Parts: sequence; structure tokens; C-alpha cells
Amino acid sequence: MGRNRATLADVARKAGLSKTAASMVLNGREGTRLSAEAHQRVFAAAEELGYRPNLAARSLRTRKTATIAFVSDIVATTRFAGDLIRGALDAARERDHVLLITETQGDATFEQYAIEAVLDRQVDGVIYAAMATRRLTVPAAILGGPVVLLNATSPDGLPSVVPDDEGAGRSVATALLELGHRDAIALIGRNRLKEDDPEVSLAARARLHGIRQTLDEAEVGLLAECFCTEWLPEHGYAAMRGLLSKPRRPSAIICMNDRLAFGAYQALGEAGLTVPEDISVISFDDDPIAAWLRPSLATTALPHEQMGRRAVELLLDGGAVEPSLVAMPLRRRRSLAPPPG
Amino acid sequence: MGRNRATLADVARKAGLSKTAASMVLNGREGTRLSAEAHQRVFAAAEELGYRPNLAARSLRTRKTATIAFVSDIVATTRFAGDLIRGALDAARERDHVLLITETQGDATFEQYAIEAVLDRQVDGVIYAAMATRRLTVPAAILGGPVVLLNATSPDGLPSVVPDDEGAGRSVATALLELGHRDAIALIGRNRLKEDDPEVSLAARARLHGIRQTLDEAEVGLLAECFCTEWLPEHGYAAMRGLLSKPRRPSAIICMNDRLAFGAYQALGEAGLTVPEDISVISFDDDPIAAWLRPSLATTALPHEQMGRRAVELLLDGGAVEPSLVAMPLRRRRSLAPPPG
DNA sequence: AGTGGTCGCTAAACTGATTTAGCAGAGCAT
DNA sequence: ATGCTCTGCTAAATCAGTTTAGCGACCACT
Repeated sequence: MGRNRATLADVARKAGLSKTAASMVLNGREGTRLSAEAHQRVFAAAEELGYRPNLAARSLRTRKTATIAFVSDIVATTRFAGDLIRGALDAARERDHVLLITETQGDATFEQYAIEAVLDRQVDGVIYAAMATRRLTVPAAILGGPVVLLNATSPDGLPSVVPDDEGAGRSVATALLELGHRDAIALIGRNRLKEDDPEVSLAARARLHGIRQTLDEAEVGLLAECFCTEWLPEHGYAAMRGLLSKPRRPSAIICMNDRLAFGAYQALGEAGLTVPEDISVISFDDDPIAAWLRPSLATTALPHEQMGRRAVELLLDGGAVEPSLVAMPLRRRRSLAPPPG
Repeated sequence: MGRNRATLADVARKAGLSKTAASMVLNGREGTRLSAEAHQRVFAAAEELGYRPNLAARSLRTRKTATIAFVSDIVATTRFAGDLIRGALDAARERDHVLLITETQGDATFEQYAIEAVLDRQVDGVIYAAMATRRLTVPAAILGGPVVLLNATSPDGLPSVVPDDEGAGRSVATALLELGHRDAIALIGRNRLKEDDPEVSLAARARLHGIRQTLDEAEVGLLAECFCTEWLPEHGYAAMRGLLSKPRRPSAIICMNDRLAFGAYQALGEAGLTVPEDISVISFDDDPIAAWLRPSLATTALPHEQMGRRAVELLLDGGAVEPSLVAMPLRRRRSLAPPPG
């Protein structure tokens, strides 16, 4: 790859100057007393030779690589990972940096390996990302340089970027209250594990808290709360069937994520009920399926792209130490209507 | 990041040997005449100092970086990208390599930038990936070193890895024939643009060809073929409604991808028809929603993870020049049944 | 005339590895 | 005693940049 590229020495020779002069000119160093003419000659030579610096050589001296490590537990399995990466990629490009991506798959050996691999390559900093918003402990090895946690927080007080799930909970509840829903709001997706163990999830607790807080302020109680062992369509389906078997039918359903809502839609369809005329549905995440459902599903979007971007900014530009909360915008779609009757 | 790491010189000093000796021992060079004792002393010293080589220095000399560039048009917008990357990541790790990921967003300027950024970093090779299987022309700049096309082919005859869409077409048609479907099979998702322009898609034509070939051999014709401007749920929905408005109802539907099938399910549900008792459905991709649908959707899986892996193997280990076809396994699920009546 | 300062530039050191060329000593044959 | 080979090891060059220290020419001032 890239044999016979012109070197700085070539440029210097062609410009009739020393390597030192060429280096200084090309790096735009202030305060050198090189003549305007020398500048021109160097630029012309570099241009003509198609000179591009060898970054390995440069970083050997400067210990900078313009490379950021993006270490995550699981890249692939969530549809969101791509957005996280894309945001980071964009922000990195704007700052002339590039991303070295590795995955630990939640395995300690792989993690060890991944960390060593990136540290050996002298990355300028590490973004340590989790695919589910949660608390985690970062390996000591990377603490030697800048680190930003993405979609995670840590007890070490490292800078971090997380979505504002609590705000999303408030948005969701507010949206229903504004439509006039009061005592017949049901919740699908309670989950003790996710709510109580921050190493599993921070989102569940925050979403629930936001919802509760808003409803409490309006002096509204939940009609029912369904527990689900996982947040998958089948669990949403089962929960919805359970709700429909009860005497009082809810006027609105809040699902803890879109996949649950997808399952709820299926149960509603089978029961011959119509969204939103019979029941409104709203949820969290803005998974692509939310827009594909009929009727389209109102939800609050996980701002993954923005989060990825923010993480890079925090890493390179520095910034706040307290967790950086990124707003989750409400997507108003057709699954919302005033309560029937 | 990684200040005060031990250098090779430190190891050599501690072992009471020269840098040369230390280097040779640590690289396991054959044919050096260094004593067993010298080997031990070097290993011990390296271990004790926690020595890790500075890869910038090494690659300055060797022009190898153990780094592969993964350049793609669009990482984020498809749920599949993650699998492609994951497969590549795994294979790279097994070979002690690491992935530098960049995205061109289909923009020529970004592409130029991305290519320069990775070449400047002296990557050992480039994987050039497309998110939709298609033909493309790779930028001349990367032709200086090893290149593998992933999910794409090029006129240059570069090594490439693509899914076996034609085989998938045959699997799909065969599955229906085996169940006894004959003259009432309809197809959703014909698309002239995708079928005729290889720079847009190679999959559409190949899938169609596989289906046709198998049906022809069984002397079965398609009951109907619906054209769709895009392969999104709404188009599948519209197509399915169209089919249902005709006098003869199909016994089975082949959708060109799972999103179309999702839309078809919605139309079937609204029409009060049951899958698979009234109509069987089968499609392509194995999008996560396929398993989530009720009933679960039979489909042929895009083997993205394997493809990513294969691309890295081809790049590092060399191999066949003709396009490497990766099989698309059939996922038999509940949406299949013999024709009614 | 001597001194000091500024200007415009360069030689050489330095980064941390790999690699080439070759040296000192031992053993052996002549 | 001399020449030869083999063993076990090392000095120094090299990769392509950045950075430090400083050199010679010219000018102004005393």
C-alpha cells in the first residue's frame, strides 16, 4: 500500500530548502522567519509531488496519531450501533481524525486484547461505548489517556454521554395527558432487573421515573403495569393480551420500547381493536419499525448519531465532566389520539 | 495515551544484550544463533517491564501496520452493516489485525478524504464495502495495494465477496414447490431499476433469475408480479392490497425482501386473512423483524457476518479472483404451509 | 572598529523499532 | 603457526518525519 510516495526530503530537495524548512512550512508553524518565497516554493513542490506525510513517522516523533479508538461491547446486534458509529465518524472527520473500531463482545479476554491492540497503535483517546445505556467499569489500562464513555456512565466520574431517558419519560407522559388520557393509561415493560441494576440498564429506571413524575404532578395513576422479562415483541404481545383480558380496557399504552409496542400492535390487531381510535400507543427508541408500523408509532428517539458525535467532541475538545445528556426528541405519529368516548 | 512505556532498548539493557538480539528474540526469528539462555533473559525482561512494541516505530521500518481499512458507502442506515463489520472484526482479530473504519456517504469528496486518511496511515489493505449488493468502480488511489470488494463487484476484476442471491431465489421457489404450491404463486417487488442497473443492485436480478429458473424447470408460471418503486413496507402493503383485489387469490407470496413482506402481512391482517393457512409468505434478507412477525416469516438470510469475515480472509490470506459467493441459508419459519383446499 | 540584534535558514539529534553487515573468540585442520 | 569455519552476538544504518540549537550575513548603533 502506498509505495513510492514522495517524502518530505523529496519536497525539500525540489524546493531547494532543508527538511526543516519544508516541515515548518507545511505545518504552518508561526514565528518561523522563512520568506514568503520559501513558502511558495515548498507548497509548489509538495503539490507537484503529490506529497502526503507518512503518519507513522510523524506519530513516532509527536506521539499523536489523529486516531481515536472506538471500543464497544457489541457493535453488531443492535440496529442502533451504526448510528452511534456514524455520528462519531462524522465528528472525527471534521477534526481530521479517524476511528479504529474494536469490539469486546462482553468478553474479558477479547476486551484485554482490544485494549492492547489500540494502545499499541498509540491512539489519541478512547471512546468506550455500551450498546445498552448502563453503568460500567472501564479497564484500568486505558486510563492513561483521554477516555469518554458513550451510552454509559462509570463510578470513576469519567466524562460520559447518555440519552436523556428521564426527559423522554416526561415527554411520553405529557403527550398522553395533553390528549386527555387520564386514568386509563397502562404501562408495558416493567422489569425489576433493568430498573434496579444500573449495570444492566440505566434507561428503564430513568424512563419510569420520568413517566411517574409527570403523571404524579397531574395526579394521575397508572391503570396497570405489566412486567416483561425481556423487551421483545413476544413479551409485548403477551402483556397486551393480558391487559385486554381485564375488565377495564386502557385508553392508552406506554411501552418501554418499540419492540414491545410492535408486539402490542399484534395483539391489538388480533383482538380487532384499532390504533389509535380504540387505544393510543406510544413508546421509546424510534426503532426503524416504528415508522413502518400501521398506523405509524409515536415514540421518543434515541439520538444515537448525536451521541456519537458528542462523544468525539468531548474527547477532542474537552468539556463538562458531569454526564452529558442528549435530548430524546418526541416523534409524534399516528398512533396517538384522544381517548375514545 | 501510553506514556512511559518500556522500549526495546529498555528490554535489551535489562537482559544485558543488544537491541538487535532483543528484537530478534521477540520476533521469534529463525536461524539466529542466539543462545537459549539469551532467549530466556529477553523474555523475562520483556515480561517484567510489560514491554509492548511501539507499532508506529515498527511500521515506519516494515511498512506494515496490521491495520485494515474498512471503507464503505453507508455504515449506518442499514441494520446489516453491523454484521458485516462484526464478521470483519472477528476475522481481523484472529489474525492480529485491527480495523480502521471510514464512511464515504456516497459523496465523492468524502470518499477522497476517506481514502487519503487511510492511505496516510499505511494500512495493509482496503476492504471496500457497499451496503446494497451492487457493481461499482473503486477509486484508483487504493489500487496501489490489496483491495477486496465486499457486497460488491467491480469491472476491474478485483477479488470480491457477494451473497448468493440467485441460490436464494432457487431456495425460495423450491420451498414453495415442495409444499405443493403451483399456479397461484405471486411475486411482490419487481423493480426495473434494481433489476437492470447493476450499479443500483445486483441482488434483484439474481433473486429473480433464481426464482424464474426453478419455476420454469417445474413448468410453473407466476400468477402475478407486482412492481414496487422501493422495497419498503408501504410498497409491500400496497402491492398486497392490489393482489387481493383481483379475482384469483394467490396461495403463496414471494417478497423480494422482508420489509415488503412486513407490509404484505399488514394488508393480509386487515383483509382478515391468515398466514399461512390462507396464504404462505416467504422472502429474502432475514431482517430481525422476520423473526418478530406473527407468524414468524420464512426467509433467506443475508450472511453478512460471514461475508465480512470472508473479505478479511481474502485480503490477508489471498485467494480466488472470481467473486466469492456466500450461501444464503433458508430460514424455515411459520409463514409456510401447503396451499389451502 | 567592534558589538549586538535580527533575519533566513540548516545540521543534526531524536522518536523506537528492524535489518544489514560484520566482529571476536573458539575449534579444527593443515 | 596459519587459515578457515562456525558460534554468538553487536554497531550502525535505516525508516520519515519533528524539533533543538545555532550559523552566517546583514544592519544599526556606539
